[in-house]
Amino acid sequence: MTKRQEQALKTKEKILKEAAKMVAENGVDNLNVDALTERCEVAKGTFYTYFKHKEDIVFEICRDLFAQIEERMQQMTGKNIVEKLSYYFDEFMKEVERYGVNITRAWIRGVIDPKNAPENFDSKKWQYDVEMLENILKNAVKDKELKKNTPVELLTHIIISQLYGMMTVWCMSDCEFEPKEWTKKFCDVQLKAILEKYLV
Amino acid sequence: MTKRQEQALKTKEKILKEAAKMVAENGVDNLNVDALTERCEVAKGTFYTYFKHKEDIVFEICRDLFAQIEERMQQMTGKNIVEKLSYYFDEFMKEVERYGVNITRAWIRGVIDPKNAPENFDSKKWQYDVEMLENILKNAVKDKELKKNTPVELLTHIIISQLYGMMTVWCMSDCEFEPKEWTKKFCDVQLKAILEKYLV
Amino acid sequence: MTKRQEQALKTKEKILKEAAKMVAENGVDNLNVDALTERCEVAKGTFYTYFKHKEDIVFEICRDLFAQIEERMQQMTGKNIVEKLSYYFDEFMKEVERYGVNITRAWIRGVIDPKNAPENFDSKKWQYDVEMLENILKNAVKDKELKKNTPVELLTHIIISQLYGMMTVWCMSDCEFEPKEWTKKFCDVQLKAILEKYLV
Amino acid sequence: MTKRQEQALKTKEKILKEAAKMVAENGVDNLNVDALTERCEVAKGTFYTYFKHKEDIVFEICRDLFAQIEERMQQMTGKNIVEKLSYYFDEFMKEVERYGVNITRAWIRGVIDPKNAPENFDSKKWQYDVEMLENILKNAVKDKELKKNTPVELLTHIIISQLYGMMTVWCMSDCEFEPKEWTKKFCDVQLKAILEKYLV
DNA sequence: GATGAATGAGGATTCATTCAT
DNA sequence: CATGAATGAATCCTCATTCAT
Repeated sequence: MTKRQEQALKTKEKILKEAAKMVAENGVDNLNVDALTERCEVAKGTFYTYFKHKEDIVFEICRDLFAQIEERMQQMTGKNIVEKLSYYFDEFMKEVERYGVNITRAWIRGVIDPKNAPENFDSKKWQYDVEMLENILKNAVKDKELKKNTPVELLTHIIISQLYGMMTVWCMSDCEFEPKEWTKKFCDVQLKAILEKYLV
Repeated sequence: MTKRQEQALKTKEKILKEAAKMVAENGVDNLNVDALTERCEVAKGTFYTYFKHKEDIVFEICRDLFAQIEERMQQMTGKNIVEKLSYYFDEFMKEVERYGVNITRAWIRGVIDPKNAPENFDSKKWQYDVEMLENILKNAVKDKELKKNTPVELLTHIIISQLYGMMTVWCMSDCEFEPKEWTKKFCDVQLKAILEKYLV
Repeated sequence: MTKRQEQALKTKEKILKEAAKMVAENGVDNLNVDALTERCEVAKGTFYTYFKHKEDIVFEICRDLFAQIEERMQQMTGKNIVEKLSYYFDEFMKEVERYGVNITRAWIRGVIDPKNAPENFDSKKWQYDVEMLENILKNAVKDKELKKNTPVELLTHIIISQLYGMMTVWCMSDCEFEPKEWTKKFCDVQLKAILEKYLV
Repeated sequence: MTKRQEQALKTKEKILKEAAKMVAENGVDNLNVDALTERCEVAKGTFYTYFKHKEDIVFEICRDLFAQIEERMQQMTGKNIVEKLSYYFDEFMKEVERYGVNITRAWIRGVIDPKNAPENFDSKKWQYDVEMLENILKNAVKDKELKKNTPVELLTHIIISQLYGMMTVWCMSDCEFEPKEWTKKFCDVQLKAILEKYLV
């Protein structure tokens, strides 16, 4: 990577980071290119060297956010499936909390409406999470932690809707409760109940 | 009611109905006063005779939707708590499905962000549902269906987040699954598991 | 017409007139909505109550210009065909000169590229003139001024291309010559030559 | 010529050729440096190594087009003036047709507005053609084909406006007629009529 | 000569909302 | 109550051009 390319990457990251900050502060509806570029101390046009549409940056912010979750999931070896899922929930909500309600709101809004997705966001966004979870469960079946007849798809959707339900309610309640605490309760009470009959 | 008042009521309902139709067709983002009033064959100003802010109408649409659920809940006497909640879920999702994804999307978006609420929408919107559920559970305690030590608030939130999770995921997946079918599975599997230990 | 409608019409005409003036002064490329509305002392948005796109106003300006020519043509009774056409040319160029090169440039530019036409400009613009000329010639045939076998379409196109050629060259030369003087020469020399063999 | 210079020439020609293609395909309005350089697989900056302003390339394209006409005119020896002019018209329109409407539109647009000319395009563009025609006529006078009192300038302008009129109408009609066929009719009917009285 | 990141002037357009009639 | 002309804040986005590497 040449120095110029490095500089360019830095610029993009600066914009991305500042945008995330702004969304976190005031919500997506108040993110505007003018203010953003001004805060980044770059020209307005610079934004468009990196993002084709304003929308795109919101997606990248959210994708960044959830990409980090994915990364952490790699380090889940040596845990059983319930622990893994609990860990998944926990990390998910930790990250969500770290980024704040406004970004979570943006994420939900984006994810709710597939038609809003920018062109380069090829797959349906929600499948992003679905696939990850599905893989965790599939591997558990392969590793003989879960019975062969486990309805993987069904469970995936049940769990996903719990996860998104918590996020949605968290936003609705304007952070009235502690996500992590809730997650724990959810996992303790429900996860077991759901998985119990499929455990080997 | 004078004739004038009658006419006025008719006008308001026409606007409300047409707005609901438009949101259902194209989503909230594409609802605008110009097109709405044109379709209603009234002047643009007329809209503002009935709604102080454009936002208000979206809320009324959604409120209408969920008001109907509340109505039906009155007829739940003679059922036990699990049946009641199952019935609640079922009716809820039926109504949701009837109105369509776009209105559900509007609802989630509205509900997610308390700051978007119009002034005259005094309470936090999400408490709307919370309260109803809480009442169902409280009554169950009062009626000695549930133990006295039942953590009503906790259960309410768990159930609510399930409900919203399903709605959210339904929107995310662009109606890829049948809400009512899912509801049934949720109720059968989870609701029982959650409530079991509190049943008298 | 109510007073409000009258006022509205006045506003539109004011915008139209001022726009024509601005185009005349600085050319189409320098017509911008901001400056226009400021000069009209109306809000920027007012422009868009009357014109859906900026382009549209240019067309209206040009259409207005040539509509006036059409009007005058009504008063050509009692002249023979050569006189009529000479009169047509003459009036055409007079009007063109009156409006100035810049508007003529706008007209040619607009007319040259059918794809640029705004939606509400239904027919191909150039047919506007073609039809008028065609009618003049057809009537001359009907009135037995011209022979029955006169190739009306052919002549129409020859004459039209002369007319537009003069306009084009006038713009090219940046008004180096007198349109009316040229018109006269064209008519005297060519028109007769062209029509001669078809005269009854 | 060093290898570097050779390479440079190749690059310039590639840009020029691709630009011509792009104008022909989508019109001048859709020619932009970004897309052009991308198609040429060179950096955006490279464009500016060869062209000071974007406009310049359009002029070069058009100049190229008409330069070829000039070349062919050299081979007109041994023809009389009417034949020469007919040949000129014919070749002109052939070339025009070969390049297509969009480039012709670009040419007219460019030529119509002298203020648009790039700085290094010193003379008024339309004089380009004027001079060539004028020379043909002057030579005819010198060669005693035309009378001494022939109003060369006048005739030049008449002929030029015919030529441009045909081009303009061709663009207006979106290629509805065959340029060459028309040219023939024009020449047969009008050219003779115009020149007749000046022939020796 | 070639590169491509950065620039920033420039302009169009939308639409909720008001208010005089 | 109904009207609809007028408002103007709010922003996005394009793209020719420069210049340090």
